[in-house]
Amino acid sequence: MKLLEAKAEFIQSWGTLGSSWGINRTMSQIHALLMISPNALSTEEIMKELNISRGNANTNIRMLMDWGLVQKQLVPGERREFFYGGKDIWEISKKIIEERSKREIQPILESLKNLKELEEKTVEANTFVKVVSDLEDYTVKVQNILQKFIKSDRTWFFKTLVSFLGK
Amino acid sequence: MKLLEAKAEFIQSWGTLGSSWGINRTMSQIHALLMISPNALSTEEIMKELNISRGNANTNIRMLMDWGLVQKQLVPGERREFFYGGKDIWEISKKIIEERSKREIQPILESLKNLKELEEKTVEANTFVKVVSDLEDYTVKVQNILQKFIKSDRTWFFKTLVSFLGK
DNA sequence: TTAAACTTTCATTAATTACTGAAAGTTTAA
DNA sequence: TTAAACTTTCAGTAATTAATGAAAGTTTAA
Repeated sequence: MKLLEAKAEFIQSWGTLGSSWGINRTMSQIHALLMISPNALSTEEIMKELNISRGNANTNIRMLMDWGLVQKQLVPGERREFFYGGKDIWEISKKIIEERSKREIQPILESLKNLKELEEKTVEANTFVKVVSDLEDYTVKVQNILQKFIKSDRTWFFKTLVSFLGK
Repeated sequence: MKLLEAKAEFIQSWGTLGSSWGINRTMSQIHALLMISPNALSTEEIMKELNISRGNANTNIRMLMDWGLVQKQLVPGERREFFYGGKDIWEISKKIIEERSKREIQPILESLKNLKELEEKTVEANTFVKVVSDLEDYTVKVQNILQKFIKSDRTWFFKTLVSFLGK
């Protein structure tokens, strides 16, 4: 297989995966491109490689930087900026989980908190409060686990967790 | 707070959460509605409650049944079908994880498998193969963990895992 | 300074995804 | 049978989300 094909296919798959998880396709594709590129790329190069407009490239590069998945590299004597992305998939997942849990779990907990003080005492109200409380408990537990994950170390995590789950 | 408000807010939040994770809003909302409803509901009732069309209701109810998150209930002497959803959040997450990993992890592994046999031996090719291989290893590990999770039992999982991670 | 090299913004347009509702299909009971 | 009660489909439309590209903004070096 030729590198060029393989790269294209990889970028394509990564983009699809991203968009089925609520991350826009271009953002995932730029990320994929930077992961597999041995050196940092300029906006121009990214645009050319993925066939996208300047605006699109710029917006999504900035988003990736927001998420901490991509960094600027300033090359001495070069006017334009270069971008590179980490290649360590463990670090990448930790970042993604960190960002998403920050952006999505906290607000949900916030919104669940208030839903339990109901005036009614009907069966329907009870069912409702039960579901909401369970969900809240569960969410807190998941959040704790994710926090631990974010702070954990790769080798330890896999070695220990896998053997642990194997029991 | 009034039950009616609380219900609306819950359905709304659940819908938003779903759509930020690539699950369509109506599907999540129907699911939310059924979770908090003490009895099974007919299509008609779902339509009225969420203000959606017959077609939309029908399609999304079927999707939820596909995912195993909602079941039909046949009431003797009743012509129409009633639907209800499990209220156990642990079971719900297991189902969701099961469906999504089946639909999304397998295809990714499939696609990664072939990308590593490159003709080129350049630096760029090496970087590429390294990233793809790491990603493949990682994905397999994650898949294994998820499989275990799907098969595990709630009490065991939380009690043991949480205390384990606490170390 | 200023003009070239670059980055960012944003109104417009395009692409994608979800929803509607009427019509076709199916089931049941009389 | 058949007709009423219900479910499913699907072409058309609406809503949402993403992408374009020209214009405005910024930085740098001469």
